[in-house]
Amino acid sequence: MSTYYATKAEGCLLLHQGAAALADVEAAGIRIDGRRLQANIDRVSRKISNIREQLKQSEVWQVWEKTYKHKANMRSRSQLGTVLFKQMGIPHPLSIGPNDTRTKGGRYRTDAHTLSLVDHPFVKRYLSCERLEKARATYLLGIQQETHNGYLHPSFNLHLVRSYRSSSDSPNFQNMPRHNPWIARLVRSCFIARPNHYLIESDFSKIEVCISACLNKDPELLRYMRDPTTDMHRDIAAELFQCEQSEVTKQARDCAKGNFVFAQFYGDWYKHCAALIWQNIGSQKLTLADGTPLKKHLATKGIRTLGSCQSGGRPASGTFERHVQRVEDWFWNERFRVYNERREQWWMDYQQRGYFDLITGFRISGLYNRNDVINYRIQGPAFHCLLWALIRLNRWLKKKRMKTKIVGQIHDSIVADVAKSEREAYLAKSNKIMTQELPKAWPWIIVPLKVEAEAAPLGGAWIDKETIS
DNA sequence: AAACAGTGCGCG
DNA sequence: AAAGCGCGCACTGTTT
Repeated sequence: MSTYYATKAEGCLLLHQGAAALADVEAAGIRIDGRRLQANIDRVSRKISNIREQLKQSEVWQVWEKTYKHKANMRSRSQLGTVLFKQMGIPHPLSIGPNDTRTKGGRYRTDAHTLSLVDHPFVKRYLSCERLEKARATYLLGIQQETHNGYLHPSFNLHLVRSYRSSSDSPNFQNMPRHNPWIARLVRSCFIARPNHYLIESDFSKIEVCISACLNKDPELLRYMRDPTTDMHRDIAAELFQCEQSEVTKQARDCAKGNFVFAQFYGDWYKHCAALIWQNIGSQKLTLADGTPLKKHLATKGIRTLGSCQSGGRPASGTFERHVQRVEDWFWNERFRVYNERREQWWMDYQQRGYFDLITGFRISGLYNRNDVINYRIQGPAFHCLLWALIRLNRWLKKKRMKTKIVGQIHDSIVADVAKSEREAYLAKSNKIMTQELPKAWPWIIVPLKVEAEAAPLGGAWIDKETIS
């Protein structure tokens, strides 16, 4: 029986030094363009009113008001579901197949993914309006509320997350819009550098996969992480779509990456993956490199339908579901066999002991399911790499009495407000700490680490950052 | 009025 | 046997 400990000395030290460094980050704050922020709030507010007016012309709104009278509220998803799928009798898009058309509370499911499958002009407009509402309320107004004297000081916490990652609040700096270009610009154009400074974001590339490979020591995963000419996602896409690697388009690769590789790594299973990918092939009209539609191509391989994807049911032959089941089997029992053995071992060990340890010096005890046990062991240490680097970088900036300040952190990236004259020194030092000093300090890191740095123009906004070659 | 549960959505 | 991990925040609708 080993001695009980909550956290090893290394873990303790990391959190103490991390908290101190993040306190500096919070105190520094990130500069906000207040006029731009107000202009964007006005702009998006006008846009929302316009769309609302249009929505109120629709027959859907007539039914809505008739149903709910003075309580009719366009922001209510629960009302929307009842109006569309009950009052108007529009078939719920998930009613085909085994999917849950209702949430656990018994309401109609009305999230964006579900509604995007409803072919009705009102619904399309409604969704675009809700996206704007989200941008306005959570982000623009949230930022405005927390901005003081032109600076925003988000909190960064090390004591709230079960996997020993960090979180951020007031406002949450770690979920500012990025994927939707229009919304991203609306919000990120308000974050600006100090005068004569650059906003620079340094990102650990593929850090979770790298850490995963270091911990499970799967030879194939290690090979992918060590050889930059290989591409795991492309290879898996070729299996999923039954084609040559050279026929995989970027879109098809990204589909495999998001809906299969990462999903599988996080503990998803083939029935769900098959449904996600099949829907993606259709909605994105995925093709082979020569333009052949993927569904047409798969048909030549004898795969013409998705299959029922019923949990408990055996997939029928000739279905995509059956095919993905085979790929899943190949993925875990051939390609990443060692990884698979290791995660089973992690799960068994936890069940016997009632706790599991992170390699960075933390013991996690309590009730966890299989996926938690596997994922936390990777998620936590991946963030600790970033935290370790942030501590060193901050220390260096202070010791050298530099004007540059770290102003934020997003799990695997550091955002800094870099003085013009310190740009080159900052880039060199951050790169050195992240890719050289860290693996030296933590010898269990046995794959090369890579940083991707992006910089915004001098005095410019976060949204305009561009990759530094 | 405040607290709570439920739902949905933004990010890694 | 179960069936994707981690957060924070806004809003609706109900309960206290």
